[in-house]
Amino acid sequence: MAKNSGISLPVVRRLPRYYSNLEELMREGILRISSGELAKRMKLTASQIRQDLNNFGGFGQQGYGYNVTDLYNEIGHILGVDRKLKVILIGVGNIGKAIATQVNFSKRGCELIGLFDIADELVGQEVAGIKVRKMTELSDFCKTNEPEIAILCIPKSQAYGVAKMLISSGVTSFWNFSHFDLNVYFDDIIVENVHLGDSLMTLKYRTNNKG
Amino acid sequence: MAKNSGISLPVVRRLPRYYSNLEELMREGILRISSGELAKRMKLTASQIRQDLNNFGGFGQQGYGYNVTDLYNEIGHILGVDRKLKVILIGVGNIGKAIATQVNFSKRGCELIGLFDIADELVGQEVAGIKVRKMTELSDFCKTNEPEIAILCIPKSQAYGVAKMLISSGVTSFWNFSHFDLNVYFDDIIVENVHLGDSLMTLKYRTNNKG
DNA sequence: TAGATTGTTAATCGATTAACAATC
DNA sequence: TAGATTGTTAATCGATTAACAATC
Repeated sequence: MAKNSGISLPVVRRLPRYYSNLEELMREGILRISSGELAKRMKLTASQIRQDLNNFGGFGQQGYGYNVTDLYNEIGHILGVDRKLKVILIGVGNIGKAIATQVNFSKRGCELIGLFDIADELVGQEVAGIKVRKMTELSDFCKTNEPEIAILCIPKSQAYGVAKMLISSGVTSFWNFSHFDLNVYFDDIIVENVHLGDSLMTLKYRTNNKG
Repeated sequence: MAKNSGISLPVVRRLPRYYSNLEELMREGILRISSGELAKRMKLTASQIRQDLNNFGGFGQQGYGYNVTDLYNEIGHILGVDRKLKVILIGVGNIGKAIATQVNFSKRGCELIGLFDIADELVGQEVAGIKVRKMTELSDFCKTNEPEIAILCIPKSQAYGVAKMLISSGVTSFWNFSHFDLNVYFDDIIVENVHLGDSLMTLKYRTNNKG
C-alpha cells in the first residue's frame, strides 16, 4: 500500500462522497453550504469536513461557508476527473461484463481501452462497444497502449500470474475483484479491493449480532 | 450504523480474511500456525492477530500456536456460516445478474430466495435458477417469507422508496450497490455499501498521486 | 458593526503495536 | 526443563472531535 502524497486513506475515500454530494447540491440549485449543513447531509461532523478539505486548501470563506460549484470543481480537480487514465479489464465473465457495461468510466476520468479473456467463445465479441481480445495479446497490447490501471475479474488461481505479467508491462494499479491478495505478493502497486464475498460475510455477521 | 456486539468494525471486516486464509492453509495441509507466520501471509502484525482473535476467545495454545482446522471452524461459527439468513435481490440488471449468479450464497450462510425487477421483459425469466418477480409482489413476498437481507442493485433514484418499503416489511440489512446513502435517511438498519464508482475514483486518485 | 462560519490548534478517542509474564 | 508462543496489559500512533481566534 504505497503512501499517497501525505493524504490519509480515510480522507481519500471520502473525496468521492463529497464530490457526489456536491453534484447533488448543484442539481438542487443550492449555491452555498456550510460545513455544518453538509455534515448533516452526509452524517459526518462539521469539524471533519473542514479538516478534510483543509488538507487540500482553504476553499471556504469565514461567515459564508463554501460555494457549492467552486468546491465541486476543486474536488473534481483533486480527484483528477479531468486527467484521463487508461484502463483494461481482464476476465469478461458475469462480473467483468457488468463492470464494463455499468461503470461510467469517462465520467470518472478513466478510459476503458481493452477487454481480455481466455475463453474462445468470448474472444471477438463486443462488450460495451469494445472487442474482447485473447489473453495472448495482453502483453503486446500493454507495451503499445500503456494502460495504468487493470481491472481483475478473474479467478483467484489466475490472479498471481496475470498480475505479475501486467506489472512487468508497466501497470501500477489494480481494481481487484479477484479473491487474491495482491498486496501480499507485490510491492509498490496500488490496489483497490472489491471482495464481494467478504463484504457479504461482514454484513451477515453484523446482522446476526445486531445489538 | 448500529453497533454490533462490542466488536469494532475493523475487526469484523478482517474476519472473512482470516476465514479464507485458514481455508487455504487447510488445503495446503498445514495443521498448525503461529500468529507470526499468519501475520506474514496476511500482511498484518502478530499482535493484531492475537488481539483480534482474543475478542472472541482464547483459541491458541502457548508454545504451539493455533490449530488451523479448529480456528477455521471457530471463525466460521463466529461468522455464522452455519446459520442461514434469507436474502432477496432487487434489480436484475447487469450488476444484479452478476451478483445473483456469481456470489456463492450458500457457502456463506445465505440463501437467495427472491429476485425482483420492474422491467416487464425480465419478469418471469430465470436467473441463477430463480424466477424474477414483479416489484408489485415484493411487499407480500416479504410478509410471507421474511427475508433479513436485501441486495439493492437499483438506481439511486429508486433506492429511498424501495428501502423504505423493505424496512417496513421487516428487512434489517442491506447490501447496497445503489449510489444512495441509506444510513443518512434510516436509523437502526445495517448497511454494507459497495460503491463501485467511489472505489474506482479512490484508485484513480491514488494512481495520480502515487509517491 | 454584529453574526456566522471558517481554518487551525488542542483534546479526545480508538485502533494498532510493543512488551512481557503466563504457560503449554 | 528449555523454547516457543500465547493472552493481555501498557505504549504509541493516527484519526476524529472540540474549541476558539481569525475574518468575511
